[in-house]
Amino acid sequence: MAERLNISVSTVSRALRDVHDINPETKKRVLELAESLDYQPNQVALSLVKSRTKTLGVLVPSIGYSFFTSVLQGIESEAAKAGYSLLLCQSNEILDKEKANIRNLLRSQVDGFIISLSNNKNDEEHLQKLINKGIPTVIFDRYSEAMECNKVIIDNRQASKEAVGHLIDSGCKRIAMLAGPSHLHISNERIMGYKEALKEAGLRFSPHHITHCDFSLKNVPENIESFWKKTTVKPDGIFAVSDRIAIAAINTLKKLGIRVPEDVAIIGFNDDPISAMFTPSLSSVVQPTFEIGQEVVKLLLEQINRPDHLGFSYRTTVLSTKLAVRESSIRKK
Amino acid sequence: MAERLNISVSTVSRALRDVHDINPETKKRVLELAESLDYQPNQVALSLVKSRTKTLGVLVPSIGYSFFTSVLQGIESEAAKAGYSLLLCQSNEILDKEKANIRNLLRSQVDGFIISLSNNKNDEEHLQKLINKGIPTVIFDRYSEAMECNKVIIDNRQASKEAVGHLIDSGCKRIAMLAGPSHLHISNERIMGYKEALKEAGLRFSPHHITHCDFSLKNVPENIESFWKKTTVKPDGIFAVSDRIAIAAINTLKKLGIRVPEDVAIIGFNDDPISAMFTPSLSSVVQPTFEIGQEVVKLLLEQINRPDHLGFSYRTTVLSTKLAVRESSIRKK
DNA sequence: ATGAAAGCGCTAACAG
DNA sequence: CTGTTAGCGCTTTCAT
Repeated sequence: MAERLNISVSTVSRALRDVHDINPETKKRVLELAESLDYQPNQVALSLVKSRTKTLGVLVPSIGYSFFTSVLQGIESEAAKAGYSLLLCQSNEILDKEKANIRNLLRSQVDGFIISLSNNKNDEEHLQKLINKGIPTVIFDRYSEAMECNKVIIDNRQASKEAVGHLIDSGCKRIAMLAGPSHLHISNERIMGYKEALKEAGLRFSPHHITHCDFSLKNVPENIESFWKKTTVKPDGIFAVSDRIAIAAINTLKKLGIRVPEDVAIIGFNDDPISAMFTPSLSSVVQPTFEIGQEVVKLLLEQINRPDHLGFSYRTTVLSTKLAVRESSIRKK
Repeated sequence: MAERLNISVSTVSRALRDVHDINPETKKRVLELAESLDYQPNQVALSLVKSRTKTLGVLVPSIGYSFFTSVLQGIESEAAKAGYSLLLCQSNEILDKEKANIRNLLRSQVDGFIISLSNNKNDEEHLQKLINKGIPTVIFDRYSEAMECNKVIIDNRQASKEAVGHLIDSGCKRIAMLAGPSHLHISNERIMGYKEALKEAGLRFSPHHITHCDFSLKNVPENIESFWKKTTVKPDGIFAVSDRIAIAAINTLKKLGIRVPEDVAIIGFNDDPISAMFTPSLSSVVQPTFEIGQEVVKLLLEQINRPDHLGFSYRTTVLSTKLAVRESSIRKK
């Protein structure tokens, strides 16, 4: 340490932080020495003293999904603004990894958690425990109804309804849905929106027209192919719960000799960067990803900055989506 | 702390870590209490004591580029295996952000740095300073020749040569290059490979056939359009330094009424997920992204684990690339 | 087998 | 304006 200028540590500390009363002369000397030594205060010691690390833990299923990458950019941007660092983890959709990651982040004393659930069975005990500890946490995208905590989400039901409504407007009468994993709440919400849209248009809902797909695309082409072959009443419209799934569907249908959008109109979800460039360009539900990330951090910091995180009532921010209408959903009449 | 079982902290510490001689009886009691309290050791205090944080700092230009996302997955996977956490930063190609991020990571006492350079002017003083401090660092992808440190890279020259060679095999005689920012070393290497390939095939190199593009795609469509219009000898082949640039090129050319690959064959770089799905599907140089990430971490940990990081000689790992030949580069004879 | 004490690098009272 | 002291939560000698 830099008290080779025969002054005490506290004086140095004060000089560095430009606090309290301090002799401009000594301050200058300290600053100069610090400069010449390229001194950087030890954040670890600081964290220990203040018991806050200025670090946020981020846990997502996979940074490989463009949706999460994009949200992550919003998170990064907003966190950096506030001087927070990001400890990043992936669960790879594996529950044990999710738990282990949370444990690690807990040990690292992160000031807050940002989490999107892995698509595993409805095991949220570890999360609820985390929240009950009083540690500021925001869940986004993949959430659970039951969990009492801050959330930043979109109106999945409404978004789906609009997407399906658009297919209906486009002339579709038999709309199938490539839904997400059935134990994920957002999957069910999207299914509800789908059903509502059908109902309002006076179209019949058939359970045979729903099949569940994994976001990771595991077995998805096979699923779609067997789904298509099994269906007696062939759909003329498909609503897919992600663009990646929608594209897998288009490619599979192409193989089967089905044309998009002539035979089947398709709309996806997430507005993946691929979608606008794909042929046919893929219509999609656009989520405000960057903004989601920003909102998540804002909400989290709000809770963190409450003294003792007390008097903070959980909030749910619902952001709005819009439709990107492209070729895949427009049927030539 | 859990010495409400009237034993000393040191005993608890020993029990938790299962070390030294310890009474199995007391150990059991401690472990039970820890369990019931859901106790997690404070990593911050631990870091302070051991002066190592088990954390790696990762600094990339943008997690939005699929290349970096993909490398990041390799990094994450390998780091997690070794029990390391990741502190993630983006420079957004801005030098000041890069410097600020490094300063923050330094303060956070990360055990090692993983860096890919922002595409700014050749200002590497801050990096060299970092390395000279003796802090384990690995640079990947965007590196600089001058810098003495660990590197994980590909043979850009060779990869480009193969890509251009492939265009030549495909019948191209007048090959243009959409190069990267001129102050980036990898850009120049790729240009060298391009020139070599031309030379070996006995084709003339014309400086008018090179134009520099920004990886961020800023102004890229405009650049390409004016480049195309200005060129008197129209190219029949294009080698682009990234797939995103290649796709921007295809779209721009399409607008101008040029067909790919009939009029111009195109090959890109990075094998972006989009490329295989694009129409025409885009040929590309495939980098082993995940493996790059893994190698980076392995190399970094090797240095970290040397006592005092001494006796460690910098190493450069060169990974091999391959060509993904698709529609965009195959000209119907 | 366990306890006591020192110390990691820093800040925050409390004296002077 | 500056120095002294204690303490953040833990590990690590050194005693006992």
